[in-house]
Amino acid sequence: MKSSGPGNRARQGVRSPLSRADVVDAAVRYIDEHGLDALTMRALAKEMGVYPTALYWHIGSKPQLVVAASARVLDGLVLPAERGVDWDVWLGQVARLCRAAMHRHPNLAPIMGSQLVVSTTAIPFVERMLSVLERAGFENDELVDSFNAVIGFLLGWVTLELSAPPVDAEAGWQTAFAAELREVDPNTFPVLTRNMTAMANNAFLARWDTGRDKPMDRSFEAALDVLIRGLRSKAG
Amino acid sequence: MKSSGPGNRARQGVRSPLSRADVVDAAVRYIDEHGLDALTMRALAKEMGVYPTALYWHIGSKPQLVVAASARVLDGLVLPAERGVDWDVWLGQVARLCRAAMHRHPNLAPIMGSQLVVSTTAIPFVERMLSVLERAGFENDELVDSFNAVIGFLLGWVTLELSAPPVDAEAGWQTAFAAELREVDPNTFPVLTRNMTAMANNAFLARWDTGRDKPMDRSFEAALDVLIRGLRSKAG
DNA sequence: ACCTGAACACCGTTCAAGT
DNA sequence: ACCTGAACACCGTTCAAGT
Repeated sequence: MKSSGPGNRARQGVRSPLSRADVVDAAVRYIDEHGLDALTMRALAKEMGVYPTALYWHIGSKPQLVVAASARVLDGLVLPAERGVDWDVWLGQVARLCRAAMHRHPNLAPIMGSQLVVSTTAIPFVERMLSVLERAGFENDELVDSFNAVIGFLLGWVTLELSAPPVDAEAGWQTAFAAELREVDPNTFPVLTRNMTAMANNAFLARWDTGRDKPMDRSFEAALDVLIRGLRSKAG
Repeated sequence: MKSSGPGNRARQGVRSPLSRADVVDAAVRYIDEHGLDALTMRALAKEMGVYPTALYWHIGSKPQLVVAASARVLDGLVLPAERGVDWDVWLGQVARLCRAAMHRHPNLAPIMGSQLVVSTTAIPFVERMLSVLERAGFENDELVDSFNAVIGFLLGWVTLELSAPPVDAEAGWQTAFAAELREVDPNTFPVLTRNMTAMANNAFLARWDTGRDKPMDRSFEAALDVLIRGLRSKAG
């Protein structure tokens, strides 16, 4: 499954020219497999059987390659039909689809959550979402605000879920943190102490496993329910 | 205000030893001023009037330094008193405080949103938040879920708000993107077209200015309202 | 304990040159 | 148009040596 030496390209008789899409695709695969920090122009070039500097002709720079790769995550997302389905149901389905797509590329989530994406490929998605929110009863500024509430919640929450420890965290810090949590003073932190088994490794700021390894399914469904209830209350 | 040559330390007669906190503080200031990408062990060392390798004795590695710096953002946040104030009011106040703190360090927001923070300094914050949510009527798993809904919304939404374009984006891409938006087909994208003036540069996926330069105050208040309404509906 | 100074193994990117 | 190959100006980090 892995390429070596001159790379996959050399295997084919004709060495068809690289395209921009080829490079971005390869970058997505490389990041999925080795992580964002491991992505190097030189490493990616080797993987593609090409000189590092050849990539620049297609993608301009490494930051531009990374945002192009992150834009791929929500690309090709096929949204469910709207006809005959209530707006809140549709919203829930789309939210789960987006989250699933992000979970498929967890190493790209930090980019999606922190880089201002500027791609017109998202426009069909925006249109669908707007039309559904309009159907829910929002218009003008309130339409914009509810749109931002949905997108901000969706991308933001899942980005946080998928956040990972720093690359070089020393071995065993998880057990150390777990121990620190367990020894918290019950007098100064009574509520936390009382709910420690429910909280430990299940709540933001009190967990040590990533959402990659330990998906927060139940909490996501609950947060989604909060969002939809809030929208319903505001629209009604 | 800026140091040069041997740095600030040399000015004092005694060259008191560096502390870990000194390095982290300097890193926060450096990132605030020059951006996350500009942070370099070598540059920071020069700023502090010290050899690059001296920093390693205190902070271990650059990733560890960066997460330590990001943890500083919500440190020293003084939460309002709970006594005599309704849970939803308190939640709103805290949310605005957190957002304000993140806006004070926008270059650190991407780290807060995407790095799994593992610091016990957040525990007092967790306790306060839990006790307020308990007062709102949540317990056990539902307490954990509502906590995650709040934190995920708060950190996630603001991280997305503060997201910035890639460092090397070519000049004038904003106007290009604005033009692309304006020329969208009204037949295939009727809702977007109808709401274009309200959406353009105001909605996620359809803006070109960062929340740094163009804070999304109104949308944040609306999203916060959605969150609180949703929690109220679920708790009641 | 804390810092210097040299050294290692990398980076991203530019640019002239090839085809 | 697309890629090679060399070269430049950096990086983070290790480690022996100093005090």
